[in-house]
Amino acid sequence: MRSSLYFYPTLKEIPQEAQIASHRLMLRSGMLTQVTSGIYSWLPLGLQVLKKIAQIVREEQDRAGSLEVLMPTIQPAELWERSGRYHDYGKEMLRIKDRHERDMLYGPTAEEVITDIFARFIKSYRDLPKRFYNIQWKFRDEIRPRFGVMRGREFLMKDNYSFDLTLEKAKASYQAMLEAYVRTFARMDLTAIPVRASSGAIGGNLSHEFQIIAETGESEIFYDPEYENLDVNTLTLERLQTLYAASDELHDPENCPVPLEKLKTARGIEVGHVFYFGTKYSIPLGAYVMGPDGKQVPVEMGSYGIGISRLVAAIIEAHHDDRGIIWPESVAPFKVGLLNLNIKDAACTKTCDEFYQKLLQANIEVLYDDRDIRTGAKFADMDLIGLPWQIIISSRSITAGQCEVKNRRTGEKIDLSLEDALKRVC
RNA sequence: CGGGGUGUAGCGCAGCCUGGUAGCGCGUCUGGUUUGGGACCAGAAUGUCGGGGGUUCAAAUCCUCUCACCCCGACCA
Repeated sequence: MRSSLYFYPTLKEIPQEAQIASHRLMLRSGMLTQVTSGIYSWLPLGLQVLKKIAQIVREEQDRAGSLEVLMPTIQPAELWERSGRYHDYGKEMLRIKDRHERDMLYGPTAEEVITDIFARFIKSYRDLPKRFYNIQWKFRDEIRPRFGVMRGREFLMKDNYSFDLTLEKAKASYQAMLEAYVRTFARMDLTAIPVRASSGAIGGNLSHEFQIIAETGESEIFYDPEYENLDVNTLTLERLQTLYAASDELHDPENCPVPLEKLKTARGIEVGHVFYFGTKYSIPLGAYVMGPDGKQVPVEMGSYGIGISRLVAAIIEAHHDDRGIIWPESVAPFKVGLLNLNIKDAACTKTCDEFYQKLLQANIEVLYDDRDIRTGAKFADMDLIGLPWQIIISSRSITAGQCEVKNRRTGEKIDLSLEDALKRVC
């Protein structure tokens, strides 16, 4: 993509409304713009990242034996009356009426919809287990939206729902999701700590929150350093339950099994939540199957969320410096930024154009800054939007047949031939 | 929802106390000089001063109602 054709309205000055690094950087890099409190438009650069994150989540959900569906944003109140949550949910639920004065709502989650689907089609234990997920916009009318997409009202969430015949089998589903989550966050260069959680309003008795470590995290967590070396291949639910991790409200220094000198403390951002909640929805919504003994049994359920739009902000919180964002390669909007420093020099521009084509042919996602602006602005913009690699070509460098390759994370700059530069970023 | 604050050019702000019809920096446009880390000079365009009502000869400024946004708290992917 050529910068001259792209759209990323960067800001030199810090927008007044942004309090935390990720919010400031998302606005300054032109990733998104606020429409109204807690609701944002995603601009091309931000959308690119959002899609990359969603794709990683999708791949790991698929790997864990889940099936993608797409459920609606607007749901009928009637379904929620059946589960009892239409009454319980409170003002966080955005309630609306259609033209027939029928009560509708903008879904904050989808247990009711998926359980209803299950109940209508699946009748036998032989069809279990089933795990369905969907990546869809949700709406929770937060009392006070803040920190950009970190706590928006509208947000993109992956939610997965598991259906099993027994508690034991439900635990296997739960474990499969734990593993999927560990893989998912590792692919985004995040350290994620599954903290045992009280299951809150959704109900149930087995629940972990995935907190990712970032200095600017909203809550303090205490954890066993073993968590930093979690190996997905040996991770089991039992092992997880022997490791200590707690949020500050639940941390009890008196009864902490980890000795004080070993215990680690950090700030965490919650990006995922896994719950087992048994038959809370299957009974009221009629999700029963015929068991092997010929009796109807309500299915055992769990649900598993990942805040995808929040992850965009969380990754920035974990990966930035005073110049801007530092994207992990797996979620970067482009892998390489190509800087033409002498746009008016025909030879330099020719070299850049040709090298740009080579990068495209090599299937490398590249943002080619071919704009007629000052070099300082090009460097500043490129550092701000945080692409992992910068390839800098100037009149000076082409006379030596070289370019400069800069690693955004380390700041390391090396002069290489164009061929070597291409290899370097492949 | 309780408490606090802010709405003035695309962005960041001054002007308000003490009323006289709007200004600064950045950005944008034009010309010139510059050209490896957000340049310089000269010129230009851009405002229902959040909205309604009121006081006054006169309102960005005073009074009043209202809307939006931000911050602190309780709530949450």
